[in-house]
Amino acid sequence: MPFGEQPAYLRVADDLRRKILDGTLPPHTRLPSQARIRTEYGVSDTVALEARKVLMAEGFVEGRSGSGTYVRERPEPRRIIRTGYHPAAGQSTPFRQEQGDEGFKGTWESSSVQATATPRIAERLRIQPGDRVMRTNYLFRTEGEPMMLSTSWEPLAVTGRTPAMLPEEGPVGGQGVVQRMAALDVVVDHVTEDVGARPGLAEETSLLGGVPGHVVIEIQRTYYASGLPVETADLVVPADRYRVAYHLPVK
Amino acid sequence: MPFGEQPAYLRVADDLRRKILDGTLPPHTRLPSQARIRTEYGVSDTVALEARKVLMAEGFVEGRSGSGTYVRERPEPRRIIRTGYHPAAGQSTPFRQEQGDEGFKGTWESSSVQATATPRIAERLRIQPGDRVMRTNYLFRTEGEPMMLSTSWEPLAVTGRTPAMLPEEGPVGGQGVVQRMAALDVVVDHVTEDVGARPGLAEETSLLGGVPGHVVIEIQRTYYASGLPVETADLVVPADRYRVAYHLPVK
DNA sequence: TCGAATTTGTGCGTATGTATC
DNA sequence: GGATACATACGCACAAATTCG
Repeated sequence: MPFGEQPAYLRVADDLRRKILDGTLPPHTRLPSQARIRTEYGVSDTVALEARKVLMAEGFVEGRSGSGTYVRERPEPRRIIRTGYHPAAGQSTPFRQEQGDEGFKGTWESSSVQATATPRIAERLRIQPGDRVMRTNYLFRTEGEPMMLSTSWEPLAVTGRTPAMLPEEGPVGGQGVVQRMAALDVVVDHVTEDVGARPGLAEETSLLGGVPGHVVIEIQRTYYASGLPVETADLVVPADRYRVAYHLPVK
Repeated sequence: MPFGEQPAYLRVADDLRRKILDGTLPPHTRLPSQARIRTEYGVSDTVALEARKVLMAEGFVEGRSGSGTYVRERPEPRRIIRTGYHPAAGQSTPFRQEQGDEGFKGTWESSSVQATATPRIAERLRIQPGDRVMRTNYLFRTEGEPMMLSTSWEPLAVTGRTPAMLPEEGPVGGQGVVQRMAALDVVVDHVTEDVGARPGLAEETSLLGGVPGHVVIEIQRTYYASGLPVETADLVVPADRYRVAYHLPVK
């Protein structure tokens, strides 16, 4: 490779990526086969293979052994609005409110069990490892489609022996926590959301309708009342279908 | 490859991965060279190469040309705090403020060019496609390590023919959007951050010290003044090393 | 049902360029 | 400069899966 040029396999990958992005190669169409890439671009078999591997790693295409390499569908991600800040009603704002709190419409399934806090959960809830907690698993759907997995933990020291002990009673997902806590005279006043991303585990992607390795967004959310954690949760959403929107005041 | 066996390169990768995970090969140590792998495992050069590539794609090791392949440190992901909400000083809070706005310490490189707004950027800035904008590319580093890529767009209608036209030059260079706009009597009052995740492109991951396919977090950030966008940016951070923390008031 | 052609995925041997020590 | 190591590149072979006549 002469100085200053990029490797041949990246040059080929760039050209194929461009054709995918500009619509020359729309979703579900077949990429040129490795043999055709070799002749069309005048490169070796190895270069054609490496170029396909780059596009596969980037998620643009998937290979089907014996059949071909196909352009993957890339749906426009929907927004999940995760913010406590709302401008006053009636005020003109640039934010499309019609999308609403999509995360909290639709249906869900849940199941709760009592458990003891793991060290990680204990740290997030500022309790001792081994303390009793209520653990609840959720699967949220919008329009029937799986959208978000959630596991939440609440210290039984807060909700135990109260009508709010079981989270699935009443509305769910953030507002649910706030309102259930309010019924206990616990005023939830702020929340932290810690956003990360990683390849999805097989269990997660199968529940969310994907394949292992698809990227997921993971949010560690903790609600606080007067500086004390009252609930923490791990939210997992498929990154190819959703984005997470925050709307914040400055200063 | 006989039935029921896995490919040779995966067998080699599994063994090396095990040695990394059980501490036989601690961080910063060098993997056996490709030539040594070939002889130690009795495989071909290609198999040794593919095995190294698997571990690189998984983020366990990184290759340094001419030197060796080294076990990467896999630290707990650091937090990038992305919030305008700060509790009053002196008040007891559960948030570790010592981590500060890590994203904006360290060093960076940038380059600005004038360009015309693409339809997507025009929509984000609420201007017309083709309108003039100032586009600036950044590469942020912390402690010398690449940490975040950023591309920002500002309408020239806002900053044109003012000392703040070039984000990194003039009396307010490098001080951030809010301060630079304040110098123009433009009061930035809120911001939206739209968080997504996807496999990184080859270009991005090479700049960030990874390989194509490594998961990146992408934040589309837009600053508003009186309801009008004054700057929008795409931030790209490697998801295996960073998380993004939001701290929000409830209600 | 069979078989031929195509395609991906895996594997091998070799060569060359370039970075590092 | 020399030795070592990674990165790229070429050409080939074969197995498994798929497609299609």
